[in-house]
Parts: sequence; C-alpha cells; structure tokens
Amino acid sequence: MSISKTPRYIPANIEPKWQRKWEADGLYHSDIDPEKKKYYALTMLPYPSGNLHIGHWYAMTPSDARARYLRMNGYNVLFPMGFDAFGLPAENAAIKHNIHPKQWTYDNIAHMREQMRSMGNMFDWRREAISSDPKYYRWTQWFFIQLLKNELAYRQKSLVDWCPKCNTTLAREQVVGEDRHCERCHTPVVKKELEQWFFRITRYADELLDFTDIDWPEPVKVLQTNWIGRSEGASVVFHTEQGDPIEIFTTRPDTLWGATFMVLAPEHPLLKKITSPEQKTQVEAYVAETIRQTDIQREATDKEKTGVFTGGYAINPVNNERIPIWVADYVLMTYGTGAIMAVPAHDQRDFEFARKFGLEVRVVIQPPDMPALDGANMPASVPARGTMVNSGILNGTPADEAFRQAIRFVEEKGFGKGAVNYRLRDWLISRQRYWGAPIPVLYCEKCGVVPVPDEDLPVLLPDDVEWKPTGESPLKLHPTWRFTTCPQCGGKAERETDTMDTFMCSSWYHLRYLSPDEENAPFNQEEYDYWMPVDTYTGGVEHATMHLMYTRFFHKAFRDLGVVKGNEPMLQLRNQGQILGPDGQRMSKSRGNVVDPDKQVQLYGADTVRAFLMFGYRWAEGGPWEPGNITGVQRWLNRVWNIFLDEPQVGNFDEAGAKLLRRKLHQTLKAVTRDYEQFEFNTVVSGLMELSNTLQEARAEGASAAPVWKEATSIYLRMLAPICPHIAEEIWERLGLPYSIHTQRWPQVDEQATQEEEITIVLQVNGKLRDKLMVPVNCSEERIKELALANETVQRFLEGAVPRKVIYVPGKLVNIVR
RNA sequence: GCCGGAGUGGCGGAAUUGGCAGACGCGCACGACUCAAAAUCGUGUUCCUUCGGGAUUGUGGGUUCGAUUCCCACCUUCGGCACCA
Repeated sequence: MSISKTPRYIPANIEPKWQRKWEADGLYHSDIDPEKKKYYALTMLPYPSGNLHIGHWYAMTPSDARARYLRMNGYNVLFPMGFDAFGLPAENAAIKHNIHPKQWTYDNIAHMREQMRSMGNMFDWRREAISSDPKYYRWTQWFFIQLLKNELAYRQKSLVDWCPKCNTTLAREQVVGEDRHCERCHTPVVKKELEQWFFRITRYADELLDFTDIDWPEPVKVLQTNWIGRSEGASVVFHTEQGDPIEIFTTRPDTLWGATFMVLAPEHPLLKKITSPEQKTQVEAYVAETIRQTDIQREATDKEKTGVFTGGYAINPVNNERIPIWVADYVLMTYGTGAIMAVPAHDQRDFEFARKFGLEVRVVIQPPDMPALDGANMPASVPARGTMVNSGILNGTPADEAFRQAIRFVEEKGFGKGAVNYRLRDWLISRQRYWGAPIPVLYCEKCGVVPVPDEDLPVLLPDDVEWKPTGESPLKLHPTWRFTTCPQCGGKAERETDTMDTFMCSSWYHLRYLSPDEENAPFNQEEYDYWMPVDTYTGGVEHATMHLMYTRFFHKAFRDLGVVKGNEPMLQLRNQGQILGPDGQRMSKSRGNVVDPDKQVQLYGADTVRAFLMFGYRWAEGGPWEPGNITGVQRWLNRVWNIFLDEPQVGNFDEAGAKLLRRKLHQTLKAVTRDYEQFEFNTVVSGLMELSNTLQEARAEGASAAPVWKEATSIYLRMLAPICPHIAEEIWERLGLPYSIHTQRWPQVDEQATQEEEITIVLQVNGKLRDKLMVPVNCSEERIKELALANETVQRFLEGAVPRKVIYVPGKLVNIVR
C-alpha cells in the first residue's frame, strides 16, 4: 500500500560510520578503575600473514561478543589485540618478492588492523603490542637473560630436529605426525648435532600436570598431560662384568627378576667399551646402518626388531645373574637413560626381540585367569598383572604390591631408587633465521658466555642483512653486527647470531598489552596488579602442547623469579573449532576453497557475518562454510530493522497479548543470558530469532503502539548489541535512545514475568505420548491424575485395564502404566 | 595399538537435572503480492501408514514407569600420541 517511510537496512551505510565514531569517542578504552571489577578477556593474536582469514573472524567475534556482554554486566573489560609479528613467512616472502621482512610485516599489520576494524570489535587499540617492535623484544630479551641468570636457560650440544626447508632447528613440539615433519612447512625433519639454547621446561613438568587452579577444556589438559608423559618407576644400576655401571629406567621394577638380557641404544656412550673384540665388526656395522636410517624408518612401530649382541654381559643386581647385553634401535637414546633391562615375558617389544634372537623368556608374573605360563612356549608376552613367581623374595606377592616392595628392596640394597621419567624434553629456542628476537648473549674468548647487560638492550636486529637461507643465521653473514667487544673485559667478543623461537615472544604478550609503551619494565606493575590474571582466554586447540604449555611454563618460571604472581596466567580457556572450506577440507590457497571475510562483509555487512558465524556452528566444533546459510541471518537482521523502525501497524493487541509478549521477552532474556555465560552463541542467536518472530506477529496486531513495546525494544536491542554492534547502535539511535547502546547495562530478568499460567502436562501410557493436558500452574497433583485417567485417549489405550502405577512428574507429565 | 572429541531429518544444528525428539535457520513444495521476476509475507516439510497408528537420535545389549541424555560392548569419523622401557 504505502512505501515504508524508513530507509532500508544497508549495512555499508552504518557500519563504517559507527566504527569511526566509537574510535573517535574512545568508547572501548579500558583503563584501571578500582571502583569496578576487572575482566581480562584475551583472544589469541594473529600472525600478520597479510590477510585476515574467516577463521580469525570465527575465533574473535564470539570472544568480542562475550567481552561486550561482560562489559554491559558492569565489568571493566580489557580486550586487547596485537600481532605475533616475528617469524619465518616474512623471510620467505622477502626472498620471493624481494622486499624486506620488516616492511612486509608492517605493511601486513597496517592492512590487517584495518580489516579488524571492519569487524567492529571492542579492541582497545591503544594497548596494541607488536612482538617485532624493538620496544617489545627488548623485554623478550630481558626475560631470556633472567632465565639464563637463574639457570633456566642453558646451551648444549645435542642431536636436534632440523627442518631442511625452513633451514632452522625446531622444538620437539614443532615436529609432528608419523613422518616427523615440520609443523610449518610439512617437510620431514632430519637430525643434526648442534649447540643450541634450551629452556628448562622439564623442571616444571610436575607442576604443569597440575590443573587444579584453572578451568581449561578437558581435551587440552589431556593433550598436555600426554605430552609431558610422566611415568613412575625406578632407576636401577646394573654393572657390566668389567664393573662399568649401566643405569636403566623401568616402570616395572617388580619384573626385575624376569630380566634376561639388556639392550643399549646405538648411540649409548658405553657401547664401545662393552663390545667384545669378536663382536666389534658386527656392532660397528649395525650402528653405522642405524645412523644412516632416518628417524621415520627407525621409529616405525611395525618394523621387525633388529639388533646385535655386543659380546658383553651385565650382572642383574637383584639375583646376580649374568645376562647378555645387546644393541638395538628399538631403544631410544632420547628417552630414559638409553638403556633398558629386557623382560620378554611381560613386554611385547622385548618378547619379539627375544624370540627373534632366541633369548630366554622367563615368566615372573602369573596372571590369575591364565593357565600356568611357560616362557619357552608362550606365543606373546602377557600383561604384568597377577602374582609374582621366580622372583626370590617377591614370590607370592601381588604384582602391584611387588612394585613397591621391589623399589624398597633396591633402595635398601643400594642398587637404585624410585624414579620418575618424562617424555617432555627441554624447550629448544634457537632458530637459525633472521626475523626474530636476537638471543642477547655474547661469546668472549676470555669470559665465555656473557649476557648482554641490561643497559645495552635491546640487541637490535640490523636492517641491512642478506637473508638468503643458508642453514646458518643470516646474522652470521653481517659484516659488522656479529663482532663486538666484551662488556666485561673489553676484549674481542662475538654475538650469538641465532634468534629466538617466536613462541618465546608469544609466551608473554598478554603482559605487554598491559602497558605496551612501558620503558622501564616489561609491564607496568599497577596495570599488572589490576588486570592480571587473564580471566578468559580463547583460541584454537592446536596450540595445546606449544603456546599454551610454553606460556604456563613461562608464568611459573617468572613467578619463581618474583616477576609475576599466582600459579597460572590464564584462568579459563575456551577453544573454538575450525571453519573449513565449502568442500569440507581445510581452507588453503592451493585448494582454492578460501572464504575471504572482506568479500562477505561487502556482500552482507559485518553484523551479518558476525551473527552467522555465531549462529551456524557449535563454536567449539566449527565445520564447513555453508555459502547459502548466511542468507537466513541476513533476512533476520532485515526483519529486525523493520520490526523496530517501520511505521506502527494498527490491530487489536490487548493486555493479554502484552502479558504474553512480556513473558516471551523475559524468557528469552533468561536463556540468552545463560548462553552468553556458557559460550553457547548459536542458541543466543536462535533465541533472538525466535523472539523477533514473536515481535513481528505482535506488531502485526498493533503491539508497537502499546507500552510493552518500549520495554521489548530496549531489551531486544541490548541483547543484540554484543553480536551485532552496528545495527543495534543504529536502531537505538534512530529510536532516540541515549548513546551508546554499548555503555548500557545488561537488562534484568523479571522472574515473575517468565512464569507460565498454564502448563502442558504430557500424558503417557506405558511411556508413550498419547495426549496433552492444559492445566493451571497451581493445579493439584490429585486433580491432574484425575484428569489424566479420565482422558479419552488415555482411556482408549488403557483398553479397560486398571492402571498398575501412575507416575506424576510435577509440571511435566503423567505416565500411566498398565 | 593407546588417549581424547563427535555421530540426531535432504543440510547446519536445538533439546538446562533421565520426562513432549527435531527449537531456530538453510533447502524444498505450495500459496499471496506481481504483467512477470526478484524481494517480502503466509502455509507445509523426519520416515512409513490401511489415517487407528507404527518406527525413529551410528549399531547391539542393559538399567528405568520413561533414555538423544546413565551403564556395557561394538562401528564410523575427526584430532593427538606412538618401539617412551
């Protein structure tokens, strides 16, 4: 009939406008306010790869929505953003496009910062921290020096993982998969013997296993626990016939009497000495062959056992038996002591080895549910649960009891002691690349390793460098940077030319946000005392055994050095899933399935993209991008716009309608509030959609002229504001409500209004739904049962039988059992 | 092999403490508006059905008056670890 007098909803006309205004007004500035309860909401910072990915939107938007929700609930919320700006891609791009890594990085940051602004997040950009800024890495270097001074950083020559494509060493955590490939470029790694810097994360292994202070997702805790790999057992010292000690670690000291041979790793230092002249040729050939093999070949689990007798013998301290010593590659030098006692009867690996080489298999544990075992004929090793046999003093003891007794025994006799072993290795942080924070130490001919004095920090990364990757740090090739004088003796000194693993930079960025311009300390103490710890941290699970473990280690180490407080840096962690391409595959340029968020914003507007990402998926799960589904959200926001801004309609909306509308309004508010708390964003949106359907129907009946409409509008827009900040602000303003909606308080649920007057009672016969009953809320149990039994459908299904039982669940159902 | 997550309509997903399975949305079908189309609005939409009802939350058991929810076994799938002594 008449064309709407209000303009249509055109996101492009309102979104940039509000973003500029919020920025100009400093609406999202977070400053210390002792009057208010603080909330530190942190979401993982991106690497400045050049473009924001739809995955960044997926991770950041719900975090932003929840931060906004908390702010409306009266918290003083800190929600900062920055860039994890050091790292390899900058160098690779530099080589490819002949552009300086620094320029490439900062150009990307400038672009991505603008992309992030288009999301309409409440980031306080004054607190932006960029890890490649000298004012940032000056403190990364300072942290390194503190670790060094406190023996938590050390330099050691060892066999380390090397990525031949990235031309650098990697931490154990950065080597992944069955084929042991580089986490970044997927090239299989090789071993190299190099002198590298390590952090003593292993010293904190036990504490890292303790999650009592934090609310983290179970899977992350499991991943970290498995990665740390704590095993309890004993370390026992065997001796060779010549008297050389060989220490072994075992998780089954109870099976000591069943050890029929020993195995050394091919790299074991004692191997040469043990080997008899007759066996020398064979052993040397075996070791040479083993070393030629890659780790992948060596560590393949399905591989047949190989090994060679050394000619040497050891004495088992518990029974003085003489047992042969073999060398085999199924024993790893990197775990335990690189030597084992072999108990073939109760360990499948030892069993396979023993059978192949005709070694004795001696049963020392008889499982209760098996016939008497015979070592010579058993087809496989058996689980070590049962009663001890052939074990001297332990005979007749249950195995779990024998475990403790054996430890006591070896301790008393001085053969060994109870011991704990970890799979976790120390964190290798040296990288032979240019674009990273230089490791701030000097090597002086006279003084040795010298930390760079505080007043000389930062050790600046020189700009004029040839960054072609040679396998050595490009800094090594710099003509002048490398050579300097020793601050202690004034003599000739050389700089460390390796840079730090970027995970070192990201281990403390949450602290730099507190005061990114602070010059006298890594962070301002007052800011720290107010904001820390991080209340909620959000990001992907893929960081479980890397960043998330490193940052916990970092915090605990610096707690012990008196720099930070508390046991944990991040109290609550929540993981989002991943958005896959429309084909269900990981998004990648090579697959051509990448969804560009900028284009989506252009097509639908930021609010629609935000709401869709929250509505279409279980946040923790993620899933494939469904190109069509976003239209549902687009339609919804169009409807919302029209519901609140179109001319009122005339109808017969009455008091009863108003009461129903208020009920739905407050019921929704209650549900939505709960869902924001619980990170269930899809039901926040669906709840708002449902309510908008109700509002639309009520409106057609003339509700927008009724007094209740004002309340509904105000509550609805405030519930919408965290998800769709622009449209909520725009409608709010057009309705003449006070700027800004984002500084309004979260609405209060009117519990009374949510109460139903009538309830539906489900009628079941033998547990099957047969009919429904509408009764007043206060209807008595007797009356409801009476009505239920009198019900026509119920009667029909009873077929005249007398009910055996009538179950009444208050307010829910009546189940009649016949 | 071990550890962990997930299996619900054609699709994404919902179901709060063991109590109406399939909310909300996509898609589809039909209708209204339109010369027509788009947009919008309305109605319907798990499957089978003799229209009474029956079946149904990966499969098979169990507990219970009642199970998507709890227990046991298994299958599929996605992650992690893997000769770790």
